[in-house]
Order: sequence, then structure tokens, then C-alpha cells
Amino acid sequence: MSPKTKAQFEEVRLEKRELILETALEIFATYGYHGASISMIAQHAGIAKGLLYNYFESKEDLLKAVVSDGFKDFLDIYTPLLDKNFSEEMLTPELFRKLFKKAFKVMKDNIHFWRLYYALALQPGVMEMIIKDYEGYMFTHLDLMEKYYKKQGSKKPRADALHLYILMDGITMNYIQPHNEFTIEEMESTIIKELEKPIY
Amino acid sequence: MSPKTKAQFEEVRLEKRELILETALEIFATYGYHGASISMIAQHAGIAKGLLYNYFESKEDLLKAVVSDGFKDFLDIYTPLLDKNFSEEMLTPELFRKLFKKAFKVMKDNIHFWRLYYALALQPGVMEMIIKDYEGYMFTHLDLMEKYYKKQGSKKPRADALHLYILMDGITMNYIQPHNEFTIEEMESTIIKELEKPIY
Amino acid sequence: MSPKTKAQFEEVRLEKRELILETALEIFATYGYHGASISMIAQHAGIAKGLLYNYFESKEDLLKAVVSDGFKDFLDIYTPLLDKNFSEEMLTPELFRKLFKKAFKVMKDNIHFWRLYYALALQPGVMEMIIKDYEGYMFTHLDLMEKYYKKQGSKKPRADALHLYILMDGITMNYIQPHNEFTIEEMESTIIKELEKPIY
Amino acid sequence: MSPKTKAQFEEVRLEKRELILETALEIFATYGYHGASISMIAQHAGIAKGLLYNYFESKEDLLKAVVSDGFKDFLDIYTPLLDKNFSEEMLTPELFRKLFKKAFKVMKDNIHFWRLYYALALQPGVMEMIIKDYEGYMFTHLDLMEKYYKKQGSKKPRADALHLYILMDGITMNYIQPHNEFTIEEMESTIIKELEKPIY
DNA sequence: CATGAATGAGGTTTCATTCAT
DNA sequence: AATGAATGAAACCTCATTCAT
Repeated sequence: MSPKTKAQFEEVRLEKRELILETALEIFATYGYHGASISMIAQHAGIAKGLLYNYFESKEDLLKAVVSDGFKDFLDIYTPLLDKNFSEEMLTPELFRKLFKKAFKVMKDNIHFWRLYYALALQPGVMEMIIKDYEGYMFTHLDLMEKYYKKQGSKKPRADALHLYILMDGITMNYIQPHNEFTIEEMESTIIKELEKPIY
Repeated sequence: MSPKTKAQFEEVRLEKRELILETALEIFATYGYHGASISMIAQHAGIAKGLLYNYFESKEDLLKAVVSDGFKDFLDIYTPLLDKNFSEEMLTPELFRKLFKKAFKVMKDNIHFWRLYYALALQPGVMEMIIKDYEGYMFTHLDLMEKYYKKQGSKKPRADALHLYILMDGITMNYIQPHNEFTIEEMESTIIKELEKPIY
Repeated sequence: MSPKTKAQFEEVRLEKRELILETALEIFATYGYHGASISMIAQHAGIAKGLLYNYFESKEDLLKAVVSDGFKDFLDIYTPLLDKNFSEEMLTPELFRKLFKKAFKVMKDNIHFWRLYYALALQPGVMEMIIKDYEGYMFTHLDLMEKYYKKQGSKKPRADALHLYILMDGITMNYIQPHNEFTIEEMESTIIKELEKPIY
Repeated sequence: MSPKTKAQFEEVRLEKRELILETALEIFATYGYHGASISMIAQHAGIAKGLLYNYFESKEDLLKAVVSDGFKDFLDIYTPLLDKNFSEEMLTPELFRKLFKKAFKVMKDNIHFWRLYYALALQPGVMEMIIKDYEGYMFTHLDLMEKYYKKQGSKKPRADALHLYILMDGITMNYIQPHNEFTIEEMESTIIKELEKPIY
């Protein structure tokens, strides 16, 4: 066998790291941070416990990486809107339909992550620091919607935005529940409808 | 000296039990079931660790009691509607306004409990059995709303009910967040508005 | 009601003490000293835990009392033989038949005690001190038998005595076993037979 | 550096397992199951408490392994007799002398085990289930002796077998006593003598 | 890079004993 | 004399982390 090149080593490392992250997400999401053990994660990933510490410094470090990783796709949705070239004129119904569709897709693609995220966010004593960093991003969406409704002629744009924001949260909560009773489609349609006509 | 009477013992027991339940709720809600330790709870309640086991068989038993206790007020809201004498004619906007007000009140009065409840509900690996017993009650509300909207002349009463249900969930989620940014009043008004006019 | 006299109080105390001793014996015999708890004993006796400490200083003290109490009947068998007036001429087959009959009766009447005694005797780390005091008495029997066999003309009186001694122990062991398969009668007859004819 | 090979790990595991089993047997035999603590066992074995649980699931599991292990040599004595090819003609005095010699050897080699076994067998509340599994083997010996005595022309083969069985038990009991006063040789000779001439 | 045996702090639970009434 | 709530030490057990190989 030929010796592996540096690049090949690097690739193997990245893949293993990815494997650990995915496994950890699943276990954390199912059992909670404290309810999950390093042994469970290592066993589930098919590696030795010791190896895990080769990739992550500690359990907490692993959680941080999991959360940071999970947030990436979500953050990507909003980066175009934070661009210098973005102007308020672009806040059309069409854009928002796209934004929501993307948000739903991210949620559907990573249900484990959102389950974990909400569970962590609910309990201030568990990794509060980790979560706080990300909460700010949630409000970006809200601010944008407020501007959008103002443009649409709403008399109470903040109330309208809040309404939509809450609705989105409710949908997320119901969708990520382990015993969820509703289809994502029936829930999605309700928000798209709201989007088009402000209440106020 | 004569020994304490049975009634005296009973009183002490009830008070202490209540103290432990309240403390446990707070700690569980803050740190999660696995993140909370019996030591923390006992210390916070100002009692010895061992005493806790005089009142509850195990940590899990304590959690069950906390959840059962916390659900009481919520269940009370719906008991009148499950009465034999309850007829569909009583499903007026007035009734629903009252129901929602009560539901909000219960939530406001016991924010720790709802935080704990949602955190548990999100993670199937943590005490799934305990939570399952209560999920059914959540849907009672939904069914009632569907009947209500039908009576109100909605073309899609289920969709309208679902919309309100999701909205309610979203409000709850936002209200119980440790870093909640919205006042309960602004969120309440949005649901009361929806209640009166079906979308479909 | 008339006030109780001192004697009546004393009687009540003795009865309660007896109740505790009997209950403790049963529980100790069934679960072992360390496997039995003060709570179990108190509950079984139908009294409060605290009361037990009114009669016995500690768990160990209770065990000592149980053992001392249980040995009484057994020791009574041998006291006549330790009397100054007792002479070796009295060591007749008739006497020994009586001795063995009494020993069997004591064993039958207090199977719990002998179970406990042997279990304690087997484990040097558990209450060794308590047991040692009584072991000496066991050998009294052996010495007597040796003299008896010498008188009967045995060539190896010690070997014959040992044989009987061991046989007696074997019977005891089998009789006190929780899952004992033999009747006491069939075992008794085997020793009575041996008694009459020395082997050597 | 390359990791340890599977074989290396396996070897370490087996040796350590053996060490723990031996230590546990000694401590259990000395203090009884409940009187012995995991700490004592670990300390005596020179390992950390936690490691013990790497080898045995629980204290009870450890006891089971100790008992199962201790019974092995004893069971081996009887396996040839349970073979299909074994016929009653082989039940000679010679065979029985060998059987008893082997039984005594097993006893002498593992005095701790037999002390533990009898202590457990005496107390129905302590691990009754564990012991029950092995009691059956004890009776194999009895059945064989009955057949043997029948062949030898005894009029009451069962009574003769029982006599020997009890004698054997008595010897065992005396030999395993911590303060045993007799030599195994003097006790052994008494049983060998009995073996040759039935009483009935 | 990879293994899993090993550690030890800290978790849950039990229980002998005390004490106010 | 009698109760059982209360304590705290010590039991069993788990698990994040380290380390020799």
C-alpha cells in the first residue's frame, strides 16, 4: 500500500469528525445533554471512547461544535439579507415566501438539531452560554418582517410581524415533537396564507 | 409527653411534600431532569438528602409527582367541557375567550412547570412514558376548537383550529423562554383577534 | 381506667421486649444481620423505629440479645451435667438418648435461631466476638461423649465421639436449611442407632 | 505507536477478572454478601471501585459469577457419572472412595467458597435464586449412594445413603468453620469407615 | 491514529440513629 | 412509652476523562 498523502489524512479526519458530530447530535437530541454519555456516543459511532477526545476536547466542547454546526444552514438563509447591497426594496412577498420555504426545509432536514436546540434553550442552567450566542439571529427574521409589513401598509407592522414569528415558532415546536400529529404541509399552508394579508 | 397526633404528622408531611415538589420543579426546570441532582434539590429545599426519600421513592418518582402536580390546574380548565351536560351549543366566542384567558393564566402562574414539560416532551429518551400520559389532553383543546369553528361557519374548521392551536403553542414557547423578549399581553391580543374571525 | 401499677408497667415492657426479640430473630435469620434493617424489624413488629431504641441500644446490641436469648434453651440442656454433684457414672445410654432428644427438640422449636447462629458462625467478619462466647459450649457435648464412649469400652473414644458430633452437626445443617428435603425423624433415627454401638 | 492487539486486551481482562473474582470470594466469605462492600473488594484487589463495574454489572452479578465459578470444580466430580456410558455396575467401593477423596479435595482447596455457599444457602432472603440453581447437584450424590448401597446388599439403602450424606455435610460444616477444632484427616477417616459397611 | 482499561469525583439511594413532641 | 420526621455517613453505581500501548 502506498503511504497516504497529507491531504488524504486530512480528509479521513474530517469524515470522522463529521461522523462524531452527527452521532452526538442524534444522541444529545434524544437523551439531552446530561442524559447522553460519551460512551453512548462513541459506541453508536462505532469508535473507541478515547478517539473522541482526539477530535473534541471535552463533552461540552462537543456540544458546542454540534450546535455551531447545526446552526450553519439556518444562518445561511439570512446572510444575503445582511449584505451591504441589500436594500429594503427587495422585501417582497416573493422573497418572504422563499425565506419561509428555506426555513422549513432547514427544519425538515435537521429535526434532531432543532429538537436539541429548543430543549437547551428552555433550560437556562444547561449550557446557557452556548445558546445565547445564537438567539440574536432569531430576531433578525423578526426585524425583517416588521419592515416588510410596514412596506405592505400594515398599521401595526410590529404586531403583524410578531404574529407571524409566533406562528412560525408554534409550527416548529409541533413539527419537532417526537409524537407530532400534524403534517408539515397543513402547518406550512397556514403561515403562507398569513404572510400575504396583514391582520392590522 | 405524649407523641404527636396523627393529624400533626399528616400536616407536617403535606407541607414538606409541597416544599420538596416546588423546589424540585424549579431545579428540574432550570437544569433538566438529568442535569438536576438530588443534592441540589435537597440543598435548595434546606433539607437532608435522605429525607427526600422519605417522601418520594426515587428521582423518577419525584419527577412524576412534579409533572402530575403541575398538570392539575391545566386539566381543571377542561373538566367542565368533558361533563355530560355540556352541549355543543355552549361553544361560543365568549366561552373560548374565557378558556384562553384561563390557559394563559395557568401558564403565567407556573412558568417553571411548562418549561420543564416542553423540555421533557422534546426528548423521547427522557421519561417518555411520563409525558405520554398527558399529551392526549392537549388535543382536547384542538377538537373543541374544530367544533367551534364549524359552528361559526368556517369552510375549513380543522385548518382554522390548527392555526389557533399552533399560535397558542408558539405563544407558550416564547413566553416560557428564559430570555423571552415579548410581553404576554402583545402575544395574547394576537390570538384573541384570530379567535373571532376564521381565516377560511 | 385505673392507673397501672409498677409491676404492670414492667410486664408490658417485658412483653414488648420479647416481641422485638422474636421479630428481630426472624428477620435476622431470613436476611442476615447486614441484610436486615431496623426499619424492617420495627415494621414487622408493628412498632415505631424509635421505640426499638428504647429497648436496645443499637442494632448490634439487639443481635447480641437475640443470640443470648436463643442460646438459653440449649444451655439449659447441659447445666445439670456441669453440676458439682454430677458424676461420670451417670453417663448412661439412657442419659444420652435424652440429651439428644432434648437437643433435637430445642432445634425444632427454634429453627430460625439456629439458622442465624450457623450463618453468623460461618463468617468471621460478622460479629465474631458475639459468636465466640458460645462456641465453647458446643464442645462440652463432645467431651461428655468421649467420656461416655470410654465407659462403653470403645478403643478410640474420641473418634467415636467425633463421629457422633459430626453427625449431629450434619443433621442440624440439613434440618435448618430453608429447602430441607429430609424429615427430622429419618435423620434422628440414624444418630440414635449410632449412639448405641461404637464403631471402634 | 500501534494500539494494543485484541489478544493483549483479552489477556488483561481475563487476569483482572480472575483477580476480582478471587478477592470478592474472600471478602464475601468473610463478611457475607451484605456485610461486604464494593469498596472493600476494590481496595483489597488494589483497583478503583469503578473498574469493578467494567467487569461485572452489579454487586449481585459479581456474586453470581463467584458462586458459578466456585461450583465448577465440584460439578466436575460428578460429570463422569452423568455420562451416557456410565452403568450402575461401576458403583464400586473403589469409585466411592475416589469420589469422596475428590470432594474433600475440592473442599480443602476452596474453603472460602464453601463458607460463602453455606452462609447463602442458610438465608432464604439473601440471593435465594442464585443458590437454588445449584442445590440440585447436591442430591445427585445422594441418589448415587442409594444405588450403591442397594448393590452392596443394604436392606435400607436410602437410610444408609442419607447417613453418609449427613455425615459428609457435618464434616463440611466443621471443616469450614473459622474456628474449626478438628483436622480434616480425623474426620475423613470416619466417613471412609462408614462407606464400607452399611448399617442396615 | 486508535484502543479500551483504569481512575475518581460525584450521582442516587439506604439506613442506623437521634430527637421534638 | 411511643411516634415518625430528620440527619448524615456510607452504600452502590455512572461517567467524563486519562493513559499505556
